[in-house]
This record gives sequence, C-alpha cells and structure tokens, in this order.
Amino acid sequence: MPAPIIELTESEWSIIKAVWETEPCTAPVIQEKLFKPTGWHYSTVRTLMDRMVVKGVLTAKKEGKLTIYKSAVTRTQAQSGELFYTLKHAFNGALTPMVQCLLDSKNLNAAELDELESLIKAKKKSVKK
Amino acid sequence: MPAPIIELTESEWSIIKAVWETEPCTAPVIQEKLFKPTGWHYSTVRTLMDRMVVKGVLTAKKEGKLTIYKSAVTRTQAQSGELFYTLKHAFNGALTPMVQCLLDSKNLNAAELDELESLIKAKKKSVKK
DNA sequence: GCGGATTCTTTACAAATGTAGATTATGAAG
DNA sequence: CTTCATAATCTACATTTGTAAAGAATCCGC
Repeated sequence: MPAPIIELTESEWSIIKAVWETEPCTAPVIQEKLFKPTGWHYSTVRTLMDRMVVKGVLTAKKEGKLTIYKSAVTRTQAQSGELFYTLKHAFNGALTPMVQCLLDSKNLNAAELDELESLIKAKKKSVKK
Repeated sequence: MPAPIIELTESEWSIIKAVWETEPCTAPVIQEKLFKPTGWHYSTVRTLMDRMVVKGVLTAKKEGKLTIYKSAVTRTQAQSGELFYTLKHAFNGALTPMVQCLLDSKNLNAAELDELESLIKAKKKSVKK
C-alpha cells in the first residue's frame, strides 16, 4: 500500500512528539509531560489522543483500567508528510526553490552550510552506486 | 515590525497562488481560474477571499461595483512561513535533519543533487563576503 | 427606463479543531 | 469492605474551515 500521507495539526504534533519519547504510554503521562508547555488538562489531552487513534496515527490498547497508547506512524513518516505538504502547496512540488528559500530565510553561517553540503555529498555517493 | 508569521490552509494556498498570478483581480476571475481544479463556486471563493482579507493575507478595495483584491504578503513570505512551521513542529527547529529528510524522502537523481550542491556553494560565497 | 448578465451580500450549515467540566469506574491501601 | 486517588467516559461548547444557496444590487445595451 502506498504510505498514506500523514498530516498533523500543531496540537497533534505536540502529542505525537511526546508519545515518541515515551511510548508505550498512557494519557496521564503525556498530559503531565505537556502541561508545562501547553497548560492542557487531562481531558484535552485524552480527547486529542483518542481522535488521533481514529485517524490512525496512534494506537490504543486497554490493559486493565489503563489505556496504553503507541504511535502508529514513525517520526520519519510524519516528517516527510509535513515536508511533502509544504513542497506541494507552497512550492508547487519544486524542490530547488524550496531549498533556496530555506537558505535565504534562515541565516546560516559557514559551518552550517558546510554541513549541508556534506549531507548532499554523502547522498550523492549513495545514489551513484 | 517582526514579519508576522503567515500560515495558510490548503484552500488558502490555492487562492493566493491564483491571486499572485493575476493581481489585481476580482473574485469572479479567481473563481474561474480555480473552477477546473477545485470545482469551487463563486460564493465559496468569495468567502475564502474575504476571510483572507480579515486575516491580512489579501487586501480588498471597492471600485464601483467591483471588489479588487491584491495579495498582502509576498510569495516568499508565505513560503518561509510554511517552511518555518514545518521546521519548528516537525523538526524542532533543527535544519540539518530537515534537509536530510528531504534528501531521503524524495528520490533525487545525480543532477538534482548537483543543483542543490551548487545552491549551497553560491550561498556560501554570499555569506563569506 | 427595462431586462438580462454579472457581481455582491447575507445567511447557513456541517465537519474539524481546540478546550475542558462533570461524572463514573476502578484498583490499591488500610 | 470502605475510601481515596487515579484514570476513564461522556458530553459540551466555541472557533475555524469548507462549501454554498438565495436573494439583492448594479451596470450595460436596447
């Protein structure tokens, strides 16, 4: 099956990042982790998580009184989904302008540019063979 | 003032891209341009555009019976907004992983990689001086 | 000035998203 | 077994987003 394209809202990103860090985990644990940055109460977190289960980005399994959650998509899948969305809508699918915009809008120093360059060099090697 | 961070929905992207191509322009013109790909009726397009005016991404000015729209943000502003959103939420602000993910999820050929490499080289030059 | 074409205005409504209170169930400790 | 703490369930409501119909206004040509 073609990897389904993942699209997450801002809140969902917060949740799933916390889940990736702790899974398998329960809603109270996630709520606690996120309380500081978001101020969300238990019901909020729980509602979000249950909706994410329906969407297929988390899984839930009942164990005694507890509901145990896990991610159903990898970080990489979610990241590519997001990148794909941006590439498609903001850049009409054109990669070069996207990278150009990245280079222009972030103020990168020489070291960072070096790093990017070596990423590309490495990739070239793996493509070649 | 710090450039406000632009965030557009998928529909709003369709609208603003059409506006950039034709501005100044009226809602009926945009509707016609978008009918083929979206099937949207006039009221739909009009509603979207008026909401975008409220959000400050378009401007509207009445001229006789016509309402003339223009974009209030540049393509580049909107693109950086979108990239910034992705960078922040999906990659916690870390640029290198973002580029890495890009390289990995798109299947780039050698020519494309060359092109990206020269973008970076060019950028390095402009940073240096 | 009247009719038709064009555009605008108003109103609506469903789905998705953000947020959470109130109430209930349940397991653990005494 | 009773109580307390914890977790779960149910319900709710405002806002935003997607989509549009219905009716009103206006301009152009006759």
